[in-house]
Amino acid sequence: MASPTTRSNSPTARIATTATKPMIVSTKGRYALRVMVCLAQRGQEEYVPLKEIAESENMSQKYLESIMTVLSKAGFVDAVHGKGGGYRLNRSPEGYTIGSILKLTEGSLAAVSCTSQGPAACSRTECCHTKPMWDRLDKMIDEFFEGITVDDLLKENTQV
Amino acid sequence: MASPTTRSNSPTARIATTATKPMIVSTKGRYALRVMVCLAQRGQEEYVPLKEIAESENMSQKYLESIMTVLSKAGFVDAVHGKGGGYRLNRSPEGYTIGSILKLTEGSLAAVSCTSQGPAACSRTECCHTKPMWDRLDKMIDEFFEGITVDDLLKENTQV
DNA sequence: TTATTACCCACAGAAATACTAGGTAAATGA
DNA sequence: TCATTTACCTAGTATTTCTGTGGGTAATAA
Repeated sequence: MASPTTRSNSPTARIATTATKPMIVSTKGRYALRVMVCLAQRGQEEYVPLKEIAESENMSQKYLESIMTVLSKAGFVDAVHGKGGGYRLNRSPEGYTIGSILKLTEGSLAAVSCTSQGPAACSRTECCHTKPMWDRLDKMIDEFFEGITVDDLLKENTQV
Repeated sequence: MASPTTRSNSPTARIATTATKPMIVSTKGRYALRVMVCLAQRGQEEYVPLKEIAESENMSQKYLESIMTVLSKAGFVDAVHGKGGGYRLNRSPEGYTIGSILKLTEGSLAAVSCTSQGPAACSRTECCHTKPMWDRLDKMIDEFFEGITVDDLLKENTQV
C-alpha cells in the first residue's frame, strides 16, 4: 500500500513498513475450526444447518455465514439449500489439517509481516539479523498446524 | 477490558469473545529487537543516541522513543541524558532472551486471545476441543523465543 | 406455494497499530 | 551561565482490521 504521504524531506526516506497484519489466529479461524470439529462430530451422513451450530456454540450466525461460504467454495464442506439442508464434511476428519483450514480462513499464518509478503516486503532482507529467526518461527508454526487434523481435535478435550 | 456494551437482548446472551489481540509480533517488538541487536553491536562501553539508531535502521525516531522508554524502565538498557548520552546494554548480549524482550514490548506472546487472559476468558474452556492445541502452541512459541538470545541474532545474517 | 436453508452485498462500531506534535527534564560543553 | 544535546512525557490521529449487523436473493424440500 505504501502510504504516498511518506515524508521525503529527510535525507533517507522512511521505508513504509506496512505492518498491518502480524497475527496468527483470529476469531475467524478459531470459529472455523470449531465448526469443523462440530461437523465432524455429526458425521458425514446428515446435513447440519448453521443456525444449530451457531446456537450450540454460541457464535454469531451471520458472522459464521461468511466463514462457511469460504469453506464451502474451497470444497472443504458440502452445502445444501432448503429444508433438511445445511453443511457437512465431505472427507473424513483425518483429511483436514488445521493448517489448511487456518490458511484458508486467515489468509496466512505468518507471525510477522515481513515474512508474509514476499522478499520485497522489507528492503533490509539482504542484511537482516532477525529474518532468519522469523523464517524459522514461521516454519515451526506451519509444521505444527499441518501436523494436526480435525480428527486429533475431536479426540482432545479439556474435560478429561 | 471486556467491553461493557455487550448486548444481551438476544435470548442466549452472546459470549463476549474479546478477541482484540491475537497477534504475535508487531512492529513494536520487531523494532525493539533490532535496536537491541544494534546496541549489542556497539558494545557496552559507549552510549548510542537514539537519533543515530533511528537513522541507520530507518525507523521513526519518535516511535522508537516510546519503545526505548519501556526498555529503559524495565532495566534492559542504561540511559543517559545530554550530550554524549544515549542508550547502551547493561548486560552481555547472551543475557537477553528474545522472549523477555518481546514479552516486555508486546505484553504477551499468546497466539490466540482465549489463552492469554486467564481461564475466565472463555467460558467454554471446561469443554473445548481446541484449547489444548492453543496451549501447546503457546508453549512451543514461548520455548522458541526463550531459547534465543540477542547474541544469537548478532551472529545470524541473511547476507551469508 | 411456503418454509427453510445457503449465499451475497454493504455498512459500522470498536480497537489496535504505528505513528506525529509539542513539550519538559537532565546532563554536558562553551 | 547559557546553549545544546539528549532522554522522557502527554496527547492526538490516520489507517487498518476485526467482528460483527442488516437486508436482501437464490435454491431446495415438504
